[in-house]
Amino acid sequence: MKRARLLIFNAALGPLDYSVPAGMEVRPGSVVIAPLGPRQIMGVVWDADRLPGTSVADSKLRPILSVLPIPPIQPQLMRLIEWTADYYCASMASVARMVIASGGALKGPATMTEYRLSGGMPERMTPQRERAVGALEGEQATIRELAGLSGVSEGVLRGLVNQGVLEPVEVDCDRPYPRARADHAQPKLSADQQGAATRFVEAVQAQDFAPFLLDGVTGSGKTETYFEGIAAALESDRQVLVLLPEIALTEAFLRRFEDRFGAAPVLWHSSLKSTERRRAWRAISSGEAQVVVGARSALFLPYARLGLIVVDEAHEISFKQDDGVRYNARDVAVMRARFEKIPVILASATPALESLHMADSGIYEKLVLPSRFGGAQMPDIKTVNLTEEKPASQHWIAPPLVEALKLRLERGEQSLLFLNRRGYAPLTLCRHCGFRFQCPNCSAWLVEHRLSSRLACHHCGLETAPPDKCPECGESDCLVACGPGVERIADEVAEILPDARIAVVTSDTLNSPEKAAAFVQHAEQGLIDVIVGTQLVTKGFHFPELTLVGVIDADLGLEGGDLRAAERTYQQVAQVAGRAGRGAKPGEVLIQTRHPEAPVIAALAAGDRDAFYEAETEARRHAGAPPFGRWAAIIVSSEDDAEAREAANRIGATRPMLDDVQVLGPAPAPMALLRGRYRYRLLLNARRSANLQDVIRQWLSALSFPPGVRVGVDIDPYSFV
DNA sequence: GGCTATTGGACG
DNA sequence: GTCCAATAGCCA
Repeated sequence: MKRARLLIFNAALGPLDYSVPAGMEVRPGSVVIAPLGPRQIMGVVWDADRLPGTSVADSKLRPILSVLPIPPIQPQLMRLIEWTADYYCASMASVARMVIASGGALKGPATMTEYRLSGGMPERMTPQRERAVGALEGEQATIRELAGLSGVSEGVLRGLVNQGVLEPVEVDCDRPYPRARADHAQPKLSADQQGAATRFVEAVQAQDFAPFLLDGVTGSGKTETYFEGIAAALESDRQVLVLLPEIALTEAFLRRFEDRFGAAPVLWHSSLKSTERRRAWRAISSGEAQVVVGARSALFLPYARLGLIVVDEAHEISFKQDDGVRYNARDVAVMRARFEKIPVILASATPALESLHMADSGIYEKLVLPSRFGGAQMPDIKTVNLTEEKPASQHWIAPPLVEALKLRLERGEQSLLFLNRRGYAPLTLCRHCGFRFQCPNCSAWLVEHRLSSRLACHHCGLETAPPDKCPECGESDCLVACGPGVERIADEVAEILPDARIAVVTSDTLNSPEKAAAFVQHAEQGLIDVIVGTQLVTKGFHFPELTLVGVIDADLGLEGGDLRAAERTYQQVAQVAGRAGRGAKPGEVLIQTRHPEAPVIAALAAGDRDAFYEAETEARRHAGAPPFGRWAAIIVSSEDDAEAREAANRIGATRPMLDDVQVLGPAPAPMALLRGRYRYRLLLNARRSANLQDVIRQWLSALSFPPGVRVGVDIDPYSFV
């Protein structure tokens, strides 16, 4: 009898053995359906020696029911699943799920029915129908998706279908994507760019593992450079994956890509509709999708012939996934390239210290673009000392920045103000009794959003209408906004420059590709004078008329004791500064700070990147932080505070006594309450000699916890929330 | 004794 | 994860 060991897509179920019915073709990587008790489950056939499980007698085996009609998972991807689960102390099941997360790509018909407005009106209009018709202008999707988009029930929409208001459209689920062509447009590259591009082309043609760090200042044209690597992959019919940190701002990228290759790439991100997801997944797994641009989840997809991975803005912390499997897409990308035996390019103007260290150790090949493309100069950077140049009371823009803004408006140039705080004010309190609006589910204040007139929690998504009376003392007209958010800065700009056209750019205002595109277009056409934005504006944008960047509060990121606070501040400010003076006109950057002498700020003002990296390297070496040592966190959470604390204490009490692993805590996590769960945290600091993952696995496997208590492991944590 | 809530093992 | 049977807890 033929046996097959299955990895079940469910962490609670260990590997299970099945028999393979006569005539059924399976091999490692085949995705199959198998019976489990009265149910059916999905699993992947795995090499039994790589997936230890208890063997049972032949007589107990039940037969596999069917093999799904998709290509088997390739061995190199199976190795990546094993490595990721092992490295991040996660279950192989949860990693494997990311490979197959496909929105019904695995089965089902080749065509489906979508609906769109026909232009007609129903005989009888109801409020629900009116709402649906209003919301679905220009949309085409399945009934279920339209119901989600419009906020009415599927029943209402079916009624509209019967009335002919919505008309059916038969769609081929797997219709092919337009083809990108390597020779669509000829690139114009500088000598530096050409040198790096040649290395990428050679590496792609060599079809072997080759990690690159593309280290180029903002505006140096990194994208055009790695496009030549993409072109080489297209010519040899190999697929390319481009990982971007923020899928909300792919607009500019897509346009540049289309200009160079004559067709849009395939997009992959979490908010794809299920039909788009299915189409993309099938194209990726069949090899038809040539270039995939995606957020970190695109990394685990089953590419048929991957030939190159690019991680753009590789320093971005959003590559670190912080729920589910806590992996860093930048690091997993390098491992995937290794298993696939292909090149990987990490591109950044402000590389993570870890990446620079790998390059300096000779493990990554470093390619440097030292100057801006087309002769543009790096901007002139100055600090504004807020302890001397004080803004007016309840204002946050200091006089020098006010003057600079006025000058830009007079000249018809654009300005950008950066503050990494969404909303109007981060805290609202009652002047009468001191009451502060706090989220009931999280250890966080509710942030006032005036544009949407809401009080919102940025951690759990709770939103309430702002009351006019204090909920504590009942006094009216006593609620005051404390501190600035971007909306408040925008109000202040409107006060200073009444005629300026101002755009607030945050994830709240740019929450769809259409809005992102509209913003880019308006900015490029000169319809915006001042952009006020969060970290969303620090990357990717290229506005030639933008000559002034103001950083409202450079000290913000340095508070809170985060291990990477200095590096993150450096990166954010350097990136946003890089938006200035990208065209013919020189740029100016004003950094508002109360600590102009702080090493990070001083290095930024002096434009001395090396000084910052050297100081930070020494600090890390001293602290045993990456890349010289390693960190990990164990996070215990429960809806019941006492239960979570008890579990954390039990973990703490059984801590291993080792020379090369130091355990700190347990202590309440910085966000002690998050989405209704109480959280405690232990921090581990290990020397490189320690096998940190093995230590953690052995430690935790000896303990058991009550249901409702979750114990998560975060290897190489970024967010110390 | 009979009912419900909780726990633990099987599921291949 | 989900089901089911054994067990514990509770009342009459």
